Amino acid sequence: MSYDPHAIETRFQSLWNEAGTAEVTEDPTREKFYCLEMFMYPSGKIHMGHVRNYTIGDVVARYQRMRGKNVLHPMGFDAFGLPAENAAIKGGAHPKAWTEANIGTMKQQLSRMGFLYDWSREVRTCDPEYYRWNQWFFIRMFEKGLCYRAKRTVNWCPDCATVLANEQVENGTCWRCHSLVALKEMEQWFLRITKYVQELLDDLDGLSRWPPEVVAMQRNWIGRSEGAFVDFAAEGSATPIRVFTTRLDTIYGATFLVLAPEHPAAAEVTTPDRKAAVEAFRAKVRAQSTHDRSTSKEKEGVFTGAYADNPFSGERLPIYLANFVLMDYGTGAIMSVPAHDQRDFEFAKAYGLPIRVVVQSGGVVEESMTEAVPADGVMEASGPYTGLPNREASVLMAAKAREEGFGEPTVTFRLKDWGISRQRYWGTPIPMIHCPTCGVVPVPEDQLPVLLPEDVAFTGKGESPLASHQGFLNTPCPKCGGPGRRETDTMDTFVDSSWYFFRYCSPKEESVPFEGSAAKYWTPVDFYIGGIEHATMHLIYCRFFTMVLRDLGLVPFAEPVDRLMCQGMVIKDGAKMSKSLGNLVEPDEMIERYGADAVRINILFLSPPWDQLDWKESGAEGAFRFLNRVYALVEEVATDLKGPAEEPAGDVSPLRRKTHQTIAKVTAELDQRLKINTAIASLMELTNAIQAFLPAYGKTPAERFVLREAVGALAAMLSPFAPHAADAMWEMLGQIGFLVDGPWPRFDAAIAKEDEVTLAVQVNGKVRGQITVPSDADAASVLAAAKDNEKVKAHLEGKNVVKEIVVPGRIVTLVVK
RNA sequence: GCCGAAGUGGCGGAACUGGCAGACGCAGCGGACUCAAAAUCCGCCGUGGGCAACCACUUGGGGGUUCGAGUCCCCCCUUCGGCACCA
Repeated sequence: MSYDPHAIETRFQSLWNEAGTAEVTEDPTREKFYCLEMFMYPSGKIHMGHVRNYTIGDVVARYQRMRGKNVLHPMGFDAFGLPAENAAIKGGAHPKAWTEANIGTMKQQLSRMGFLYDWSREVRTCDPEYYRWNQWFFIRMFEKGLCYRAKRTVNWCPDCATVLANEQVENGTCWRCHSLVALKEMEQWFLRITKYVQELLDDLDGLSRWPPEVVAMQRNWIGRSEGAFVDFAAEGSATPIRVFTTRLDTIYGATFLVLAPEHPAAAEVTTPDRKAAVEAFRAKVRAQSTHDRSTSKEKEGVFTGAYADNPFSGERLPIYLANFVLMDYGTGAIMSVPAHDQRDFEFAKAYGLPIRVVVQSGGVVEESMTEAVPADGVMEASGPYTGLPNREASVLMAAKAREEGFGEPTVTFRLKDWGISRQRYWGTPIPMIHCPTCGVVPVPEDQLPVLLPEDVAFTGKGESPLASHQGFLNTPCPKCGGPGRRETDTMDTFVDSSWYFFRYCSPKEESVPFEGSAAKYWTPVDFYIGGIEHATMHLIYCRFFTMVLRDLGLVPFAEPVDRLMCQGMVIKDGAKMSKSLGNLVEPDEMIERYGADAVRINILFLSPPWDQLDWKESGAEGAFRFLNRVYALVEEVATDLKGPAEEPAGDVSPLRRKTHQTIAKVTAELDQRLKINTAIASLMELTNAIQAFLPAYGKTPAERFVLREAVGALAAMLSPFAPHAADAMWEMLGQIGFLVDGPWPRFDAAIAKEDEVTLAVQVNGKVRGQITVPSDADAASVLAAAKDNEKVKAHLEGKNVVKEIVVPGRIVTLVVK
């Protein structure tokens, strides 16, 4: 019988299923391992990116399990979201039916890959028993002031007809449909992630097992900036105008103030004669899309006619509005120091405003400046601070501002509160009731979940379908009993995914979001794998949520994930796989052609898990050939291996050494680095070594022992990567049970150790000869052997050896003159 | 512009903390088996020179540290990713 992947795979998949192999329960006597992959959006069918992500996870889960750990390896579906609703608008099925059908297809595809998931723990976020806890968290957060309603300028996607979080705007376009995002004033629900911003930042230092680029992206996204607030008394304004600056030292060089066009004080300070011009400018900016505003770097502004006083110098500074000042960063107002800030410089040049150097970094003269000079230097033209190094002056000036009460040192962040209102149907209803007398009132806990009604019409126009559903809309106020109106917005689906990994611990729990002792046993997640595209979205939100859960007393830690890996993208012919490019590779077709095991091996072997992977069909053929070769080999020797065997004494044979070396190598790789491609390469080497051994195999009990050990270890180590083929081989070898139940083969360092090593001998940095010495030879005898080598001798002729270096097991270097 | 990752044969990639660059595979070439093909097996396979043993060169480019650099340091180039008028 030759290797028939389909027969083997379907047979073992059903055997694993029948045996309930994947199902696990808490067992305090065993060490746990929580292996998690980002759950799936049920878009229709799986793609190669999923296959890669989940194959890596499956390798880790199976390996840890073979090592004897109690491994939680669940899968679920991020089942709420826009595509389901868009499908309904296009005249398709109801979002619920569409979603369920897709889940059915995708689950089957996952099973065909041989992924060992505990499906008894499956979580679907569109299930009322799941999203009721979103609502429960929402209310808890509302009670703790972590959730609030505010009118804000928000990002509005006209195509999706909904609001987007800052994180969901890419280059001024919608992250899903890429239409231009507009700004709109709306009442929105916000989660106060900014309350945790410092902790989110500080904890990054402890995430040593996260990819550094993800940590860097989060740090960048959080955008901590130290500086100071300074208040400028302004004509026409009762309250002073507060600016944020990181360069307080340059305040004597401020020659004007600039407010964001939307700044609330703008209208107030504007003098009557400037009103028309100011209004025209504000209208113009308002009409611009976010995209236009952020891409046009042209500095434009308008004078308000008003002036403010520099609290340090007493100087009167004109107040402008300008497009380059953003309302949602700092205070929405700045002091402009054209000599030391490039944007201010450009604006000053365009509007003929003065430029004054106050930090001298060497030869800077106003008249000849072509750009701003942000460098450090010595203070000049800065009153009492003149002559000081600017950094020192900055500290003194901040202290002075605080003393005098017109400012203070401060820290600002780029991260904003998380707007979670979505004007869509297919999501978690926000559990709030608007009452004309009591205001906004949470739905009482015993009335959760607020169910999403199913009988709605999908027009795709204007408001969410919920807004016109009378049965949903009208409800009595829980406080006064009077007529109330339900909130019709639903939650951002990133709320769903912020805590799903806790739910897996006790998915059927009905009284709390997750059961305490189960969560205590399984969490935090030991190993998490997913795409890097979630670096500043999901991976920040889930950290934030975990901090909230901690403060609610639900978990004892703040960081949900110990080790994170982001798998690289799967591309084809150098380009991202996409339908429009016509370079999609369908996992099902590949399984059909080569079997799931070969697909798994190919995707694992082609590059390290975190690198980009260019899908090569020839690679799948190679993987198939490899499995075929191993299978045929096991088949060939299986009967003989049942004969008498006896552990050899004395010298270790090369095959035996190779076997133990390979176990050591693969074990180390799976325990630590996870450079899975090299682990597979060493299994290929072991296969080659076994094949090389066979022609001289004399069938003595000692030789049989060595061969059996080699073949058994090979089958076992193949199991995480190609589980079906490995189990089939295990069976041929007369073994009972599944490899995933372990044990993982053990190695003996003494056997793995080479007793002789070949060293290169360098003379003046060039390899001149090779010597073979016992691996435990001392430096003196190694040197003697090196100098005795004929080829080396020729290069030592008539020269003096001035330096001798022996690197044990590596190299000998002689330096001669 | 700022931050991050990376540049190694025809290709994917390997090389642990500085120690024989190119493991393993793909493609290619030659051979065996076959009437033939596929599959399979064996051999060759960085570049240049030489019949040869061997010699020289080679990890994006240039400098440096070192007995020794793909690996460490400085400068530059290229590609990819993130952020981007962030005050």
